[in-house]
Amino acid sequence: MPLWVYDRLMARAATTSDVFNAIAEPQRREILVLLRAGERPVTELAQELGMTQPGASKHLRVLREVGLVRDRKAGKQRLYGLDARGLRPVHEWAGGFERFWNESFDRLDAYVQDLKAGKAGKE
Amino acid sequence: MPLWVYDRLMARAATTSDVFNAIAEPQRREILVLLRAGERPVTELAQELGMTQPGASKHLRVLREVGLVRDRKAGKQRLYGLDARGLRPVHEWAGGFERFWNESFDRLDAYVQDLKAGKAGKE
DNA sequence: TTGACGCATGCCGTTATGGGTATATGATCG
DNA sequence: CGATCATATACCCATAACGGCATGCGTCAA
Repeated sequence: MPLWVYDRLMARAATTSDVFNAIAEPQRREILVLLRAGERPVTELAQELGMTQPGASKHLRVLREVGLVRDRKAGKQRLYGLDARGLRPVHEWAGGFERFWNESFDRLDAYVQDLKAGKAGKE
Repeated sequence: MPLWVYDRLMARAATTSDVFNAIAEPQRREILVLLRAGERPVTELAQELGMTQPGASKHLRVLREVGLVRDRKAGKQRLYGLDARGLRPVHEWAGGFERFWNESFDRLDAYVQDLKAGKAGKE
């Protein structure tokens, strides 16, 4: 749909195009958490999250389009289930920074040395 | 700044208020990756990412406001360095789904059983 | 078939976002 | 001080994002 045929202006990449963008929304993250407990129909999710049914549907659509959830028709309702495989890249990407938040750098740069020397490791 | 005192309309939480939102932007993720190699001045980052200096500055601002980078004055320039601690929650959040993408559920719901039975584990 | 239910979509309104260009601010140097 | 480099900001523009409401559509029950 968004063909990125802009002249010079562009806003943001569509949230439906990237898992990182999809999970940028707190409520969508909430949905994913809820779905860890199992499938759920839309209305139930909407209730649990305190949002309207259309609201839930829209978020679910985004999650579906990036592949984080799957839907299955179950009679009158539609059950949404988790497909967390798409979260693995996120986990790995963030994991790539692990040594940095542990502050055990194998390569200290001036910035860090500054911290240790000046502030005695504090903060 | 955003006090969320809307009447009935609201868009999305400001990107500067949430790490998940801050890293939703591909170029900002790129910046973080680059900074793993050490501090860098703005212009250098801009070059490496193929964006304008103001562009880089804006992204750095966002990253700074969510605490993912620190800046340090170095004479004429301003060196930006990584502070990856804020990425830990992201890593942990995504990690909370690990057993799901491994598909070794301790609690199979109808959805999953459906998959295994119907599609013989395929897909 | 007619309702009622469950969900998706469409439309509207407001804000956030991201990029560009021009410009203000800061610091350094001659 | 004046010129210059390094950044940050201020606008402006176009568009994506979110929420609310109304509505369309498929399904199931009476």
